[in-house]
Amino acid sequence: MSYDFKKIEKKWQKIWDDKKVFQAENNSDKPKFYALVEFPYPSGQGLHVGHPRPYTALDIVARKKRMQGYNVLYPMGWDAFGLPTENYAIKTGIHPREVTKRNVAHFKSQLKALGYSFDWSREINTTDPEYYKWTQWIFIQLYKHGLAYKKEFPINFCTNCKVGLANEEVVNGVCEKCGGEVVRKVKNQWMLKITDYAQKLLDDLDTVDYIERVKTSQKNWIGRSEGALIDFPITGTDDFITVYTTRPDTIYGSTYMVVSPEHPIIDKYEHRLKNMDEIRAYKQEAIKKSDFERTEIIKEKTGVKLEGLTAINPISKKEIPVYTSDYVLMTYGTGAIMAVPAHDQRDYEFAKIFNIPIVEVISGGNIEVEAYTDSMNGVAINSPLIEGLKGKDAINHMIEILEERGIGQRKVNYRLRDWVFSRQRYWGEPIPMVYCEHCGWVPVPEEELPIELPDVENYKPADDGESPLANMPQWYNTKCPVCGAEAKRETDTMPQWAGSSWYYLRYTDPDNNEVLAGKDALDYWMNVDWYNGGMEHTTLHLLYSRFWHKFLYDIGVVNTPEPYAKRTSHGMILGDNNEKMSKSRGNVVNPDDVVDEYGADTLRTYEMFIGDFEKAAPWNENGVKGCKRFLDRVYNLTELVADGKGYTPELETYIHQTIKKVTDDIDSMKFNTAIAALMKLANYYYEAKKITKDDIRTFIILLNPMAPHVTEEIWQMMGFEGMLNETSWPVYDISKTVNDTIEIPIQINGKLRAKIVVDKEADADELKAAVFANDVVKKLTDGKMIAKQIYVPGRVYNIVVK
RNA sequence: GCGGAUAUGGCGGAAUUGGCAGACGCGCCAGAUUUAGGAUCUGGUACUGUAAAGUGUGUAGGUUCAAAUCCUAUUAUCCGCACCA
Repeated sequence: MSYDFKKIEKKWQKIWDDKKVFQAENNSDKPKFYALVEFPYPSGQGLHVGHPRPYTALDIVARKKRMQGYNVLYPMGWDAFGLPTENYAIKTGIHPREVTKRNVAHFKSQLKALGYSFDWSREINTTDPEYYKWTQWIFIQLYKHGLAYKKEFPINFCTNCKVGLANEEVVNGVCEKCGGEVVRKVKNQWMLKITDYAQKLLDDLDTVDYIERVKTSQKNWIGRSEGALIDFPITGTDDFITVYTTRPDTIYGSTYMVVSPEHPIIDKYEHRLKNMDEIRAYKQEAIKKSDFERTEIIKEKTGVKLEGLTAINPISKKEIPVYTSDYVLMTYGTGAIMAVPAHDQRDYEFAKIFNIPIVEVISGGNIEVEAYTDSMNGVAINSPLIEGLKGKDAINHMIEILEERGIGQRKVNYRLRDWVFSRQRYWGEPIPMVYCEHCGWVPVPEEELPIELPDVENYKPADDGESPLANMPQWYNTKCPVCGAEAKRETDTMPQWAGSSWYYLRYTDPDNNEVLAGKDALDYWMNVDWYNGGMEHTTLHLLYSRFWHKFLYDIGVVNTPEPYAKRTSHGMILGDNNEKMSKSRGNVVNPDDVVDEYGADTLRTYEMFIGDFEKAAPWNENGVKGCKRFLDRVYNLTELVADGKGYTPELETYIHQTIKKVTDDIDSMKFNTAIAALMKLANYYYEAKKITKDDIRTFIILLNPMAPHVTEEIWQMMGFEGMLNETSWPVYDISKTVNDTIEIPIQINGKLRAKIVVDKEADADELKAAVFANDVVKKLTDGKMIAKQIYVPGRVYNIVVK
């Protein structure tokens, strides 16, 4: 018989709501537990079948923790600023605020239908002025501490969205959001100095419990490298070109230099350059290309020699030519390199094309064929000052020499660049700054926050790429907060990353009007104990929010140096054809349909049972049916309930094992095997054709975090006291997880040949006797020499015969 | 190119971390029930073989009493970064 999930699920959702059973207390004697999932962007499409996977996972954790006596905060909100809403507004003329309101209402009803134990009294929305007031406040603090600045910056500009993009938002040379062509354009942009925090962001990864691949991607993004700055004198001047290198030990092999096409040295020595036309043409060509195009053409190196300009290798004292080439980027290091063709593959290719001498200075490779780039094993040759030294010794020794002679210094570099924080868009937080002719950039006084978004006629950015706000003099004209003169507001808005960089703080105290969150609330709740989110956010969102948190820590707003104690990541749910779900592939599953046909408990259970939580897994309708069948079987267990205790010792062991298994598996995110263990136990009861009242009680508590509605219903049917979600999580007795007898497999020469059952207390002699009493063992060892016997207690008995 | 991950039945996936490979679910086969379909229940199901037995965790070697698990080489797929000096 199938249970009536439609009735049951609605019923319990209402009871939980009415009784506010999942509200977290800001004052409690219980230990706290803060579980967090990434809040969704409320898109017009509604909930995707991928959303419930992480939400259910941490809902399971949260529900179990509550039953284990924790005061649990499991909040939800809306990351609602963003382009799709704005684009929709452009298309339809409906105000983004209105669109957001509708989408949020839709999302919320969908989430409620899944029975999550969110504390809805703490719901937040990044587009709410009471919320973004504090986003703006943080920006002002950043500005006051010198971490926000405006700068002419060549940015990636999407020709379709007409908006500047962060490097991170350009994917494969096109706009991540719309796929439009991206070109480089110089604009005056607000920047955040995340690079000041590069080392801290790197170091403190050692203090947090993030899954390894997340840590790795954070490290790669920060991209620390150690090396040296070296000055190469320009022939016939007192001037020099400074390069950055990680391999100062190869300096004797530097037979030419390359500067980026944007390097200022070109304009500076324009008068000396004999082929300026050629250089200028090359430069034009390079600047026009986006970063992607420049880096995509890996096939052949191009470049132009700076005729009339040479440099002196400061160690070998040789005069060397200088080239410009787009394989050197202005945005990394100094925008100039000392090229060592023998030991860098890019330089090698370039040197081959331009017929530049290749001088081997590290032995061990074959430079006739390719550059030898191993920095650890080769020995320095043709390098009088460091001859014979190896690896780090050679590098350090050379840096010491450079420093002694005043021509270079040790230097750490990071790939991380400052965060382009401006967007020329409407649907974002206005940047709370005012420009005054006399005072320059001045932050809005804090008591005037929030600076609210005005209503505009048209959401479309101007063709010159300025924000729609730039068409609103009545909004941007204001008085300078310092001198009172006529002044203009900043019309750029913040990127979508802003609101999500601190939202987890607001949940601790969502209604506070005085501060972004009260000190007591922060002291009590921080850090987030467990944060789960998608792999796509493990570099940017995570890095940005750690940066903001560290800044807030430094100015005394929060009391912990890191926001998230633990970070995990879930795999994607793919279509049934094993491809990413998308409309164009026609493999999209709508969670509403699943809830409607099978119920929320089934959807939750299925998404947890689908496979390894961290890996992608394809949707399978039959798998959903299997989970529905399981829940029906659980419901129908009520018909097998018999009175009395009547545990067999075997069954008692089984139950304790299952409690242990489910408890441990939830903590380690192995939800699939936790459910498998419960399925197995249910099968066992069906085989026995009976279940005691105590057993069914334990069973439904264990299943409750995954399938909260049907278990709550069974609880009530069975007449157990109170509500299931308010009862205690079962505790296992470790001594009862072991059977009285154990089965030992016997291997002969490593092959399984027999199994024997012995008492768990049996000593070595008893065991040995039992092993050799076995017929198969007798047969196979009779008349043979026993060379060795290995007994792994409780595991295996292996006999080696000859 | 660099970095990371993965590879196990027809499918999704288990395997106490070196100790019985294939738990659990799907699918499939057979039986029961049903007017039939569906649903449900019971049993079976890695491969070869009637069987005895043998083979088997991408491929090839190795270490070990014992390898999906460790080592070496190699292939494929996916993801991230991508001329980072």
